[in-house]
Amino acid sequence: MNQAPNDKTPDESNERTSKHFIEQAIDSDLAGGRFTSVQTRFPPEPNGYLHIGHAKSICLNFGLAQKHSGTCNLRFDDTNPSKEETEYVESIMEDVQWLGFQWDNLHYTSDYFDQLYDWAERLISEGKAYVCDLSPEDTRTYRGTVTEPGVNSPHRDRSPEENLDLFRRMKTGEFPDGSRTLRAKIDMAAPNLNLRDPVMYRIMRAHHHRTGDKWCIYPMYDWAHGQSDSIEGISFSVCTLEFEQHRPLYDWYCNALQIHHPRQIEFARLNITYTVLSKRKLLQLVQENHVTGWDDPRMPTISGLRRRGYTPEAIRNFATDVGVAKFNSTIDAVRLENAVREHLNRIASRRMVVFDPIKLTITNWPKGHVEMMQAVNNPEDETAGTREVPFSGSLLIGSDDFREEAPRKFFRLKKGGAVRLRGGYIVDCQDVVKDEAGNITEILCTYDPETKSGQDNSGRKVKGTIHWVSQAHCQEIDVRNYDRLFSTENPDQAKDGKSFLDNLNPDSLSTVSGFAEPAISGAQIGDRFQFERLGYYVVDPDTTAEKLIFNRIVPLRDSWGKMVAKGKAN
RNA sequence: UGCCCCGUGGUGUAAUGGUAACACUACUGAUUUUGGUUCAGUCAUUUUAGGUUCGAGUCCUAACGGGGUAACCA
Repeated sequence: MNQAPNDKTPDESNERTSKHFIEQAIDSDLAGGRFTSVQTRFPPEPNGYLHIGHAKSICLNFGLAQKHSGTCNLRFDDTNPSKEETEYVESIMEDVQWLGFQWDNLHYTSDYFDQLYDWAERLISEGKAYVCDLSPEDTRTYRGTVTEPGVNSPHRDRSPEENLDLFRRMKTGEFPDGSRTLRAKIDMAAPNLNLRDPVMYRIMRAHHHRTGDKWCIYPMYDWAHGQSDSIEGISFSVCTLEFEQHRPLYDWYCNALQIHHPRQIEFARLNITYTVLSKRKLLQLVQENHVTGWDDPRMPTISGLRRRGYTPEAIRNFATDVGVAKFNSTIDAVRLENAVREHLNRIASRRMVVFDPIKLTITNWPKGHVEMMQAVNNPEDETAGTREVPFSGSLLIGSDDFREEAPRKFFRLKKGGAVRLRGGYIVDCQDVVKDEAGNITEILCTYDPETKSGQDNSGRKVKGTIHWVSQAHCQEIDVRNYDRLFSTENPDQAKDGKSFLDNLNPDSLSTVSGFAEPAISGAQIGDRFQFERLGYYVVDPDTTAEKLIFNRIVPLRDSWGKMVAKGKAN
């Protein structure tokens, strides 16, 4: 398993000490000699964009191979040309690499169509498969129900010779779409419906994104997947829980063919509160324009998270953090947010940006004087260095940070109070200026020259520190504040007559102007910052030479906001 | 309704017959030139009932609860 050159390997410190059930199964198979090495694969169908749930599977499969010095392939499970497109193939490759993984081999199930066909003829010759003329509806009826056994197809006992002839003619296009199938001859009375003579091939004239019009018969998932695993020498075929009852069929095909027999192991797929992780629903959100596209920063897709500003490392940490088990669980959305906060706190450079500004004038500041302050880029990382921030007599602060009258627990600026301007001086508020309507238009302060940041020997202590920008030096930016796409914990849980779309959060996006310190200029698309005391933000690709556009990745934890919300801020 | 899988704090994940642990959340408190970060503390008789055993979260049986499954989708 190789590493993509553009990214680091998953953080070793994040590794769990105990082994989950798949690692335990691998250990025992290795010890017992069933396998001698670990080969895995990530097998997406190219019919949609990858999402955070796939990220869990990617981290699992590549991680398992990595841990055991094995290999992990990327294989596109492209057996249904009616749904699959090259656009999806490309996005999937990009997303896997962006997450920090590089596959050992790139394969397509369609590469194995010839081999699959040959194997099918072999099963026919051995009397283990037959051509069935039942219509799709009749096939369903004959299968029986969950409580009653099925009925044998009237074509079940055709001779191998006749089946071979029919199957070859299916291949050459002699029969119309849907008129015949090739089925495995197993047991129409099996309690597991997957074993009631499952369809192996259907006739379908559709243009395939790779094989073009070469084929008019296409293999079904069960017939293609395990055989592809086998061809690639996969040892552990890891998949999600809904394939559990397919395992007997997976095993049946490998046994019937007497080929290399991988072990299929199922785990629970990822669910997260306040989001949907179904390809169908994500597609619907895109097609019906509830979002701007697959990479809308509110989408749980890899491309959406990337544009939102999430880092590959944060996603990987999240994926290992949630664990692997067979229990159907739902992870709190806050854990994903915590993962990105944790990483960005370590790596994001700090900047000061003011929203909803109010003017603060320092009355005792020398007129026209500008002083360059040295501000620390990242208190968590000394190597991040410092930057210069201009301080002047005309500043802007957030109106949230000022109150004419305020409760005791309000640590910010109030009339008659003092506050530290981060990286600058302590200021005392003397007065406010109001317009005719009584709105505060300007805050009048004096600064204390003895309290310069970094060289304050005054001994003065103030409870609060707020951020600011110099009015004459700041730069206006656009900021897109994203919130959760859905307003309910489980969007799928909709009242009768309603759908998950009714649970969309109408306030998931709001755009505001911000006033940033000059050091923000030159920020490149994809650069991430912490706007001090507010949150983490990333430069969006919509940015132009004239204006920087930022996406809010995630806000900082806000214990003051929490107190206010609970009415404890007195 | 048949079959299969799964039930451990608010949410997840451990404990592999021998003291229920860790993370996140929540709540306390400390530190702090970000109400961020960091640090400390508090929060469970393992769904229920039987059984096996010196001893059961773990093994057996049943009930209850949750999920999957009846496509010529994957």
